[in-house]
Amino acid sequence: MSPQQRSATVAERLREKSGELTAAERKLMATLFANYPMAGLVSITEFARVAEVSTPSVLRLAKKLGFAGFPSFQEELRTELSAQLQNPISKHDRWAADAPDAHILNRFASAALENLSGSLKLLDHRAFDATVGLLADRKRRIHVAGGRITQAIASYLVTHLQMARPGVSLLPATHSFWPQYLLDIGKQDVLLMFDIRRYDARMLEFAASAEVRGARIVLITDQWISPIARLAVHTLPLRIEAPSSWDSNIVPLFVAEALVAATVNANWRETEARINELESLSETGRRNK
Amino acid sequence: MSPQQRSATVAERLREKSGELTAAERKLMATLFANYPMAGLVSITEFARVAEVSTPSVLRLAKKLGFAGFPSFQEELRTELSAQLQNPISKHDRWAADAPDAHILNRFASAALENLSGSLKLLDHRAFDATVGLLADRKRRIHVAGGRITQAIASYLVTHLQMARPGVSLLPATHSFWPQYLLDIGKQDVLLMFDIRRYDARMLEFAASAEVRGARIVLITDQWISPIARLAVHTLPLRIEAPSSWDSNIVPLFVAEALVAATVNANWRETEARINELESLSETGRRNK
DNA sequence: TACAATCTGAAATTATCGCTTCACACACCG
DNA sequence: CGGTGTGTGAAGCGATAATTTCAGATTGTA
Repeated sequence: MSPQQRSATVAERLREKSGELTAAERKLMATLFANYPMAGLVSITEFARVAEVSTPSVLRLAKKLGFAGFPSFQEELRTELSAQLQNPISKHDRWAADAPDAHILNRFASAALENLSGSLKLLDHRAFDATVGLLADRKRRIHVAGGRITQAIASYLVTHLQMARPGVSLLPATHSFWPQYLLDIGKQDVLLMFDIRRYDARMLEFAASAEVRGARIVLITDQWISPIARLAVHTLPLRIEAPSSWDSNIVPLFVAEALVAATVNANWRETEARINELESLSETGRRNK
Repeated sequence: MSPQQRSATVAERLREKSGELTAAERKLMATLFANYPMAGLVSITEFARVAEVSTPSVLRLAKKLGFAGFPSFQEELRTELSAQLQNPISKHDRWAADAPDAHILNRFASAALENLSGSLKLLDHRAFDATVGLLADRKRRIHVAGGRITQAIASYLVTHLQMARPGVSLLPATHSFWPQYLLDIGKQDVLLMFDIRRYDARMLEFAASAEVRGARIVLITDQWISPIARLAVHTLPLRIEAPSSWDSNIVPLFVAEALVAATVNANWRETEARINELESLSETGRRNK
């Protein structure tokens, strides 16, 4: 297909102008993309109501995109949809529109999908639930550890868990601090470790020391399973393959987020109070929103 | 509710009644089926004109099919189309074995999929490619910045980009270091920023300062689009909703990984050498441990 | 802090749509 | 040939949608 400048889709025009959109216009863009293009195929009044802006704002957006008015804008949406309905929709609609199937975004998306569904089949949801039970237990302190690559995921988990409950800390990246950190690990504490391929020998050593001190170890690892599993009370094996030089940590992040959400749910009363308190503390220095 | 409670599609109702349709109504039916259902999603006037009948005939047909009026008829067409356009993805085949559908893991998986496919529709793959072009350009230094939550994702990206190329650094989390960090940002440098909702005012300030110094800003944000978009040469909007108290950063991580993989591909020769060198250095380090 | 520029939505205005009415057309009968 | 029933669209009447106007709100700037 030849690159026709004039027949740019509404979606393309929107993306092109996305930098110069006002707040109300961005709301409209978000609303439209949330259900593209059906959301724009209602009356201007309805569209404005759904996006929670005024009708003039809709009109201004349509004009900014180069249309004579709202009807022209809608006509273009209808034409696009018509054209799209002619050819078999199937997967093109699903992934990045226009981009070739071989585009890295689509290849990565396929891999992520495979990893996610593969991991969910691989892991035992009872182990997950039991882990949540440990994380939600406020009598236990929580220590999170990650390797060179997974450190970022561990840090992300800690940031969120700290919002949900007290007594959460992250093992520093610097190995030389580990011995002194070990002193703070006591009986009944939980040590949640991320250890994926290229298993770090020092992580294993650390796990062994923590286990001796009575810590409960939970391991998040890959499908080949880190040797730390021998020491762990629960092991969550995941799939991490990616069309890249390195593994994908999307699923580990997924599990981290799910653990946080489940932990919050398990102990909503106390957590809610904590979150609200955090909110009010944050808003002290902030204005609106 | 309304008498037309049965869930028959407009097409089905039409075929059912096809025996008792008048001449004008058959013309309308033919017109609608010629481009179903788009032909019916225009104004009653236009629909009548295309079918070469009068507007009252359209109305009579709508009522004959059991609708209160033309708007109800059209609403039904829209609903059908919406349902048809829904991603076939939503019908995911049993995720975690045994676990109930309502289990947090499955709910999170659904949300992740929605976010992923939604983001890919929202994303402009040319903006992605252009960003890769910037990241792969070794004449430019790369600076990566993240907010309170996205800092971990930014850090993950930096860890990987540093393996792929020189001149990559992470903006420290501590705000007080930012002014001096700014000194290192020069013309042609790339500033890749993660800014998702609860947009950080200081991030915007920092972006503005960097832009003044001539940096090219690439923004990874959510579907509501951070105000930094005004300063950015490329903006990658993503969907981040999750069944949790906080947003999901799975898709931002996905994009980070895809950016790394694409950057590596874009410059394979040099990158390969660098990775090999890194490998040998790590081996040495391990033996000396 | 004041001023200018920009953004936003309430209200007023205009255009268009959806619907009703009704006269006419065309059958099929007695 | 009228009479009767059904189908059709022109014309017009609200009702709603689309657009314009304008004043207040917000934001950036000196």
